[in-house]
Amino acid sequence: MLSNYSTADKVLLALDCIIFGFDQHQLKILLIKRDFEPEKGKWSLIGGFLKSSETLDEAANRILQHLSGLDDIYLEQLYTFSEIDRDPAERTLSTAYYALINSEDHQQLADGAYKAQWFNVKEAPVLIFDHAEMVAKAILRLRRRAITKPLGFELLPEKFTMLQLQKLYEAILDLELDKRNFINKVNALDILIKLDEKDMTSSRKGSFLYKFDKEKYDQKIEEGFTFKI
Amino acid sequence: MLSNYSTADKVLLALDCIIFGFDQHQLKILLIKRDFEPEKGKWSLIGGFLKSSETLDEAANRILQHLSGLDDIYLEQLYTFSEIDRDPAERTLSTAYYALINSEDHQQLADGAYKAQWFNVKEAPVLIFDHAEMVAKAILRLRRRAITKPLGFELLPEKFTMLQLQKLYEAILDLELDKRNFINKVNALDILIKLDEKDMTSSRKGSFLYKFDKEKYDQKIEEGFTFKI
DNA sequence: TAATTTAAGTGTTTAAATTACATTTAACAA
DNA sequence: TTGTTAAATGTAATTTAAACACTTAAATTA
Repeated sequence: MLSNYSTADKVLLALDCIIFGFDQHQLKILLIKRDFEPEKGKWSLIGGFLKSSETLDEAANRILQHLSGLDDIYLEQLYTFSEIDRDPAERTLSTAYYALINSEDHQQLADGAYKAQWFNVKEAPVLIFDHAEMVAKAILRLRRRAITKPLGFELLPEKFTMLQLQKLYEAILDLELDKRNFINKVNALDILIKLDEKDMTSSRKGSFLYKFDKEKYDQKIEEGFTFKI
Repeated sequence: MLSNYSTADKVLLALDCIIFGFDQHQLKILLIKRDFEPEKGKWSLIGGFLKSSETLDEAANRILQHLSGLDDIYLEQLYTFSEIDRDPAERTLSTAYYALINSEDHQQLADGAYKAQWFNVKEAPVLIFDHAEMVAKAILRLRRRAITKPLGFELLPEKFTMLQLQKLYEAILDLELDKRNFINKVNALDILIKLDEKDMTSSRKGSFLYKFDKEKYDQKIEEGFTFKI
């Protein structure tokens, strides 16, 4: 290691967010039309530059907050992209984060500071720079995480039906699941609260609503429980 | 996103490497005594600053190359650390990489450009800055990766015995494995070449040496094979 | 050269987890 | 009251993982 801090190069560090949402059947990402050069008018992830007074986590939260007014969003650092010419305007690195947005907050986001639009992950438009690579990596990461952490719940409203939960996992994992096996598995985890309420919009019989029991989950984790779906 | 590149802050970006090795029974990491301020004389990961003319992968390779003369080392980006005061000298971010070093190259490394020393991961000394956190994260990542990618082989000499392979996995996963079950599992993967040669140093009978069959592995991956140990 | 020593090499049985699969029930509508 | 629709439910079969102990090869020594 060279000992000299003062001779080391400084670089521009951007931060881009892959914002996931879920809308009944499909996993979505939120994109904006870039409103400045280069690549003005093209679809892009939501992003910004890191300030030297903040951490990356803080920058990610700031950017999401500015976009949406939303606090307390699930965020996870993904990877730092550093190809020399990834941004044609100037040498810029970018640390990608992914965020999981509760369906109830979708509208708030699309109406926020940017003309943002939700796209099915499978039907996303061409993106600027290396943003497509970021999205691909985020999907893989989400897929892996969702199996061993109850991340999914971040993407659902507070109250949800079993079928919604199943459809969500099917969308994340991009496969079909057997209804009975799925319910048996979820029930075996014993981290849901079954409410007395029913969602009557989908059928005559109505389907029971559930809530994620965070306290119970956290306690189980303490006791060495390993979530696995 | 603010449209103005020119008003954005630039930052110092360091790169630190968690270098893993394996020595018969224990998973090791390579550390150096830092030879400049701050924290001069304390144990540290091997690192350096990113140059604006190179990618992070290139910087990681350069730093390892300078340290060891070794090329073609397994490297993977881990995480970018950005706590404000992580380096007391100056606001510095650091992207951590981890590397897997073949036992045959161990000596070359310790004799290289630095007074480097191998430590059992369980008996590592106090490290500067947030390096302990980096190491902890690297171990978790390695553990997860080793289960679904044949990374382990990067840590072994070209020819190895089944027992060495088992001990390696035991060291990475930090648990004991059953000899017969392990061998059955590895044989079922069908990605090793059994040589006619024996290692006679460990017993009278001698134990057969094996090589990892990269071609076969790559071909199986193409065909949708999923490695799982 | 026969007997001893030492680690290597080898299969089977049991338990657990996963997968496949079809009928009944609740609520409303006709 | 009957029909319709999606919700709710359990078991058997298969696959995978875990537990477990004796035989063999080669060098050493008596």
